[in-house]
Amino acid sequence: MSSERISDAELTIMEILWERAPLTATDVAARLPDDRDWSLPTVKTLLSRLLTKAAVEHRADGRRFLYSPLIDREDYVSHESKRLVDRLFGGRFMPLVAHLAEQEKLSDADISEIEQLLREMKS
Amino acid sequence: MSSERISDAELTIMEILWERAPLTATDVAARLPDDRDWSLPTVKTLLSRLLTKAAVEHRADGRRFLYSPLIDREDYVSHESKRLVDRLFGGRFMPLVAHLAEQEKLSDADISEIEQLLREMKS
DNA sequence: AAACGACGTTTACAGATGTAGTCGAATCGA
DNA sequence: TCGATTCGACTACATCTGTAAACGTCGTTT
Repeated sequence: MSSERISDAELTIMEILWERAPLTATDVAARLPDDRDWSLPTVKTLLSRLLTKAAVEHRADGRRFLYSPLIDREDYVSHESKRLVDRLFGGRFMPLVAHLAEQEKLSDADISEIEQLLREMKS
Repeated sequence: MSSERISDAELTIMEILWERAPLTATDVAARLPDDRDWSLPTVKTLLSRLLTKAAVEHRADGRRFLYSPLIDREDYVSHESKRLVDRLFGGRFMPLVAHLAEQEKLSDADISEIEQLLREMKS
């Protein structure tokens, strides 16, 4: 519910914490993807913004802090998916799926995989 | 390609122009959705920002301008959808479908529809 | 004990965004 | 023709975002 928007840069940090937590700020910086070569101060700024947005929490460990995500990746993904669908597809998910399926060059293997998945989903 | 991001507020304007164009700034303001009750100056600012982003163009009509979209809604939708899939699903279509299916955002009817779509795509 | 290093906090600053006011030119109504 | 209205252009300003430097503190090394 904490519907403060998480920015692109902040999302990079969240992804790291979703993969493994708790981490110190330095640990997070060490795990940045190659295309995000930020300085430690930058990482700290982002972490503190995420704190005020209540997207992460921290717990003291001696003199440093260990950060952990407070929001669930699943929830975030759902929220953002819904946001896109609301903005661009009148709130309906099907058109998004149809659109992507049309755009994407799906291999026959991909298609079979999805069909398999759908078969399992269908109750 | 004009990959300047279109903001939320700007998108509101684009939607109006995608529905009908060309329109004057005043016309656009008159067609704002109820939840976007902006002043005329605001609409004009957004239009001029869209102009510099090359998302719309204008043509003089006497003393006013008639605005028309320069980018296609389809292209924009594709671009944004791809962006979401890249950001949240590692660029892969399958996890998105899986996520939606798990969240039960897709009804059985939707699933059947997707299956149909996939069958048609399989060459 | 002094210097150094690691941390978190505070401050900075440019660009994007949301939202709108002001101003000068042109037009329309009387 | 003269004031009122209409336009676009320019300016404004607070907030958010990306990115980082400066500062103060506390623990560590010599």
